[in-house]
Amino acid sequence: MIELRKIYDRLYKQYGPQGWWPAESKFEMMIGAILVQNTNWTNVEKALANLKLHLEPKALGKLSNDTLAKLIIPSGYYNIKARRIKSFLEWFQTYNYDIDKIKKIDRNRLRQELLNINGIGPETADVMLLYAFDKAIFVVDAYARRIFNRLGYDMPKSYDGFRQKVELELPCDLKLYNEFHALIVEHAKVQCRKKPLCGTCPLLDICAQRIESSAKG
DNA sequence: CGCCAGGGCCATA
DNA sequence: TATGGCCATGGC
Repeated sequence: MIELRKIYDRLYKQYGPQGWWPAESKFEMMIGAILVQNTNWTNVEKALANLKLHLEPKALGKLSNDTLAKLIIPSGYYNIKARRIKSFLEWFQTYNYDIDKIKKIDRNRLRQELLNINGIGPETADVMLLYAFDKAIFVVDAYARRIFNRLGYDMPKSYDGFRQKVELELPCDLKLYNEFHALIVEHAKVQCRKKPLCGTCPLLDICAQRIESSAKG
């Protein structure tokens, strides 16, 4: 049993509504999701700025892999990511770049389609499902793993195991999952990386409570 | 100078 | 199924 609701409420009270994903369009969101793989967001912003004039499916598709790669250099792994973007575009094109049409697909089936695209793994698929296709899903990123493990929960190591354990205890609410992931990322930005919990951590009382209850039991 | 950031693929055992 | 190497930039 994870006190997910409490964790969410603490983060929400501390940081307020995040209104994610930071992008001006769903398409930009999805490109950003690929660019941010294992990369600092500020680097992604530089790459997106370079893509400014090409930030629509057809325009991006016209660029050669090499040209695209050069534009996204600041995001790192630029050769790989250029290929991944092209792979994604190829899939997107089969739906005529129609987001609303894709939204009609069942969540798990759409997830599997995204996972079949080379370069899109579980986390990238899930942020796209959540922030572009309005599917309620919990995104398991490095920050989520760190937070839950630091609070002392015994979480599954596998991506889907972790995700399903969380989803089992939360209502299927799009807005909730949308804010939750954003809040976890926001929290990670300000919290101390090396210490488990700092003095001003909004999750401090939850941690203390868990220590107390485990001492009793 | 080294470490890390909102991963994922592939080869290997 | 589970590690390990690889991809690469910019900030600190």
